[in-house]
Amino acid sequence: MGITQYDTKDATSIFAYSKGLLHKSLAEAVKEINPLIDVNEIDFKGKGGLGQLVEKFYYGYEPNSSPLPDFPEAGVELKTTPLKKDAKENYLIKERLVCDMIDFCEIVKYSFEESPFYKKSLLMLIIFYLHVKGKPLRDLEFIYSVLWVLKDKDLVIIKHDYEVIINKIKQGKAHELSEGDTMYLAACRKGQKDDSLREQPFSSVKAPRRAFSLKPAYMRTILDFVKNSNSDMATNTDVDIRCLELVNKEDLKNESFENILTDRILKFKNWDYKQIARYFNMQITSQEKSKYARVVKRILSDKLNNFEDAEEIRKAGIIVKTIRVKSNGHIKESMSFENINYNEFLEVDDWLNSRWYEIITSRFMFVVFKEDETPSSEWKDEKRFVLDTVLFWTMPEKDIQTAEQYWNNIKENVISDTLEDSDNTFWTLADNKFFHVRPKAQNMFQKCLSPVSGKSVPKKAYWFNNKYIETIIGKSSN
DNA sequence: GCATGATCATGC
DNA sequence: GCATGATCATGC
Repeated sequence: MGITQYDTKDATSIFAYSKGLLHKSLAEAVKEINPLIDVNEIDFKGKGGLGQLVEKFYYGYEPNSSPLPDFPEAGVELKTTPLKKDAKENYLIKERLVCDMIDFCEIVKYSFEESPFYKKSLLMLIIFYLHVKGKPLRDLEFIYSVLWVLKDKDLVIIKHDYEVIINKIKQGKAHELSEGDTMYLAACRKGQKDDSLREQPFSSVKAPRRAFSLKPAYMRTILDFVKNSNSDMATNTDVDIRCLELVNKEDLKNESFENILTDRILKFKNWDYKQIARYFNMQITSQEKSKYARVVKRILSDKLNNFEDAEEIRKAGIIVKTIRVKSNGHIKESMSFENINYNEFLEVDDWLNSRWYEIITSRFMFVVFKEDETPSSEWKDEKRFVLDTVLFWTMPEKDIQTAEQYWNNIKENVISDTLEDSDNTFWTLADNKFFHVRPKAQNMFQKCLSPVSGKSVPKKAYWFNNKYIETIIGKSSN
């Protein structure tokens, strides 16, 4: 049995009351409070999410859409958010956390601290539940709850993100907003593409509807926190996961995260990888394929063995890639990303919740090395590239439409079970459409399983075409 | 020359 | 044992 009452003025009490939901469905939890209730009543005739059902039937108040938090006296906003399970039964974040709709014309009038987003989202009671396709909301199981405060350094970064978004609207570019513009807080798309166009204040171009959201990567760190803490009292007011940071809070108040990292990299401008490795006493051989990535990650942090563990990289989901440009200006190799998880295509309900969408709307940090043909005895036959530029990038909205077609093509092949080399209609490099699908494994004997037939099929990955990367680099140097 | 399939060294 | 961040090695 959970606690049967709570104090609407006290965040801790509201949080403690949420524990009565865990490992039960809403129907079960409500039945405990009120055995007489007909659980079929726990439903909405029209639209409305699980969060509103919890508010109405478990906490016992009528949901509102006011700019104040759900529990105004305690300053607590109640959020429910879905999890999914992987093949090993681990809980994973299913989607970003949508916090507050953006009204382009109104939002430009508010500073960060005055904004409805800030007032609502500073202190959130986040309740995680397991999503099951087709199951009624009232029957879904609650897994974890956490009282999450946006504080300290996260708040510095989120405030900067907010200002990036507002400034883009002020420049009349609301229609060009992208989740990849920012680090933790993102302007995510909301609603269907065609019927959701909205006015913006400084341009006559109508823009797709967007909402402030916390990125899936950021949510993943909240989930990790909850999993690793005492589940009876998970709140981040006292503990934090800030042991492995790239940049400290004080520096971020004076300079943006991206500028700080760029400065760090450009100290090594015109250095080759051997020089950088020697400077840091790293053992790197020329046959190691990830040697450029390793020296770059070493420059960014001298404390971390595993760069991907860095706090800001995890929370923002930043993708760091190195690029080598030949002396003729061309890029020889295409760029690979992770292996395609074919199972996802049968489960995902919305392309906006797909892994590929998350990848392409990530913030990218490209570190470019250019070929230097100055003769050198140390290099002999090995081509020498020197560190040249740093570029933060995200995919422009017009290319995202192509990325969606690419994703749909992969989906069609998964559903029709044409994943063998001889059968598939995957995009190839020769199609010249920005992206292609290509093998990626330790060797050809490493296979994965078709989710449709269970057959062994080759492991493939998402790839950017080398020519597409040339257009990215080309635009930045103009 | 370059598209495509195949693979490498590392680290956890 | 496998993901990662890539490049290598064919063959047309």
